[in-house]
Amino acid sequence: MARRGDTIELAVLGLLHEGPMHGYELRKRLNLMLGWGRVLSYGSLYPALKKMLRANLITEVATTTTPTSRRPRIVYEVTDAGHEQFHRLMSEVGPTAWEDDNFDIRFAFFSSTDMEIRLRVLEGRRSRLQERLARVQAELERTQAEVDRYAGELQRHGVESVEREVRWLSDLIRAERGDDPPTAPPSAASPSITRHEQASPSN
Amino acid sequence: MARRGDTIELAVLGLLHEGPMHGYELRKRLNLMLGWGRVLSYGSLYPALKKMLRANLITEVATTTTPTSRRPRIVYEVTDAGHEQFHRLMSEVGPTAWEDDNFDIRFAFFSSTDMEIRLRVLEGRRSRLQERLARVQAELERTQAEVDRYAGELQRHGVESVEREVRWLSDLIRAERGDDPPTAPPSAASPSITRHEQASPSN
DNA sequence: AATTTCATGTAATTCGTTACATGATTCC
DNA sequence: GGAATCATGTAACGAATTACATGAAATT
Repeated sequence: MARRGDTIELAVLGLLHEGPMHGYELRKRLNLMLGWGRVLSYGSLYPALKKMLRANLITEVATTTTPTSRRPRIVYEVTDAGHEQFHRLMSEVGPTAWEDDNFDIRFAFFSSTDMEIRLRVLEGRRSRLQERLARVQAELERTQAEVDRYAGELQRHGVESVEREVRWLSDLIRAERGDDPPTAPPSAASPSITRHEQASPSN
Repeated sequence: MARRGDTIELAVLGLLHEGPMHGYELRKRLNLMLGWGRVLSYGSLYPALKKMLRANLITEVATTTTPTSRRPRIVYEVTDAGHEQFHRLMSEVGPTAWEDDNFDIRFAFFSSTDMEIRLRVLEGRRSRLQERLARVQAELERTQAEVDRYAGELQRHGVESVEREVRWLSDLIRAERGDDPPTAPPSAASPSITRHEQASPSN
């Protein structure tokens, strides 16, 4: 089962899925990709790579060759076992916390999976968000007038944000079920997958 | 300076600001308050309380008596030094990461501070979000057409969410400077009443 | 000439969780 | 009588950060 810390592993496997890469570049790509969260440090990345080597998920690709005798970079490649592990981590339904924490990473690598998995991940997240929403709203109702002004405003904003994300997910799910060819329409940049104007409740 | 782990400390001090409380209740309140993130475990809370006791930020309030000789609960109260520390943590401008991680907690305790601090915290967060926004958008422009379909959609949604939060913060800042209630647009629950006096034991 | 970026790594530390241990009390 | 909740704690472990250490190549 996926442990809390398989996050880096998933990210590395996902990136190497695109092609061989060395540590430094992996870090750069990762920090751009997850521009929002924290940056990944070398102290996390390199040990993780070593661990993955030992676990035979990745292999070193000989990289002596450099134009002007540059410092030898260690280029990694994903193994068959690594591919397997990648797909396992992408599709696994395990402890909620892990799936929530890694939703963004999974989403970012959606192109490397098939629709079945994508739908499962999207729907899984949506239902967890809805569940949380229900809990919080029940709580809000219970403690109605008693809440502090600012705490209440925070709660309100949180609910709204989650509701927005639920709508976003619903749009994505609809798009995924509708037209979906993996060979996407060539315009990848500006046009978003869908637009949402008003709340279509839940489903 | 505030360290990463002063999060629990801030939360505990903030709650005890409302009145004395024991560990179990602190945990419950905290888990409701931060309904979104992870739940706080006893393994974090109790050691933290001990540490704060040693640091003289809180004191035990004798709690011998209970109706039917219940297990003695250890009720804590914030000291003068604790009050000081609370205000320091609420207003501190330090490493960005800490302030971002603890924005919600700070916000939730806004009623216990004054407007000057509130404005500083709100504006600080807004400017950090705007900075991040600028960086990401510059990055989006640089790698224009090259992005993956899903990675791009994720980026887009992220940008939109942050823009929404910036607007939210701007509304709050305006309300704070003017004198309107933070809930300017008629959207959610009833006008909240700012009352938090009673230290109701959950017994 | 100096600084930034490239490139890889290790050691110490911090923060927090899970699992374990214990026992009283209230609700059904 | 049994389950859930109240109530406090400890030990082992996990994941990731910071700081340290090193050095070459490219840029200004």
